[in-house]
Amino acid sequence: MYSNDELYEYVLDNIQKVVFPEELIRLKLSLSAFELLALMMSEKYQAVTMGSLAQGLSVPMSTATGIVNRLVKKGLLARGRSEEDRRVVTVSLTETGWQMMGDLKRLLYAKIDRVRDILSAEEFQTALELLHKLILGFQQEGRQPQEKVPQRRIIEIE
Amino acid sequence: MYSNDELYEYVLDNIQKVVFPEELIRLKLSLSAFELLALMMSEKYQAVTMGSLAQGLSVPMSTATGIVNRLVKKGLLARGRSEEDRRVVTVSLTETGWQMMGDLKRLLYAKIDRVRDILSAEEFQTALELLHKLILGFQQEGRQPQEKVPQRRIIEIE
DNA sequence: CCAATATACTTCGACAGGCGAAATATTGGG
DNA sequence: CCCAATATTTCGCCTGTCGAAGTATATTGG
Repeated sequence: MYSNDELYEYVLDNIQKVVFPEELIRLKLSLSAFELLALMMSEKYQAVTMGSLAQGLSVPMSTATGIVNRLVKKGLLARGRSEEDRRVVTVSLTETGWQMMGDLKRLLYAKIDRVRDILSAEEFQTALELLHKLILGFQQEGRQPQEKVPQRRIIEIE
Repeated sequence: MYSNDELYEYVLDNIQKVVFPEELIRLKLSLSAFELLALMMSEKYQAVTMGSLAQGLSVPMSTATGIVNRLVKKGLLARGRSEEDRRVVTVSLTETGWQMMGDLKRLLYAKIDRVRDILSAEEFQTALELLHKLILGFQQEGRQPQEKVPQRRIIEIE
């Protein structure tokens, strides 16, 4: 049985070993976390509107515009107009965008396979079940105070 | 047994539920991730030199200076000079700094207690063991290519 | 013992990214 | 047709990061 203090120390000492590798993946592709998420959403939903993209990333539209601009400049995303409503802009992966997502997924899956190597099949299964239980638990908790909270809290400084 | 594709989908769909709350903690205290880590290091090692702080955060010294400047302005850290070597600057928590770290830890520990509530004692124990096994496994892996890599890779863009 | 070099840190200037407010374009209702 | 509503971009400000040059102190070789 471990105390919270011990857990805190443990995580503090080891967090870099877990988090830093992801950082490296991002840097190798020279993509920010937001850009990565935008690509992932674009892959999942084919044609995403700027609005849902902004909502998915929990950023204001002006920020989403910047993110997409950079990805367009990098040749990974393409803008298009909706036929039904010509105000809405949709973004979708370009050919190179699809390739990059393929590369990225290969990297991620290699990572997952590393986990499969380290843990036994039963341990892997157990880890997933615990993770799932945690996600469900936290999801439950988040329901209550979600009523009228806008997409992001504003905190004033000084 | 889940495929990597299924796992990818699952994480993509649920990542916000896990990551976002931490974001909120940071925003409530109006501290950046780096600032938070700097405070944590200062608490753990009492008097930290700018050099080791920069190394610990994996940022160049000029960035570390900025981080510490902000924390000093916020009244959480204080600068001092080493007696043995008057070039080195040490930072340490102020009284309010200690208080803030206390508050922060209370928040984190409440989070951990939430986890303890969601999982049974045995499940909690199992989760820790699996986490530990993973960290050890990845640590092993990281040994080989670490030889001459400087603290940060430089990637050129375009 | 002291000039040259090394070390620890800060300052400066450039640049990227995030965001609110204003601007632009399109829709839909009266 | 006109006007409010909606979707998005543009603009300007601000924060944060970082390399290079600058400052202060330590160390070392002659």
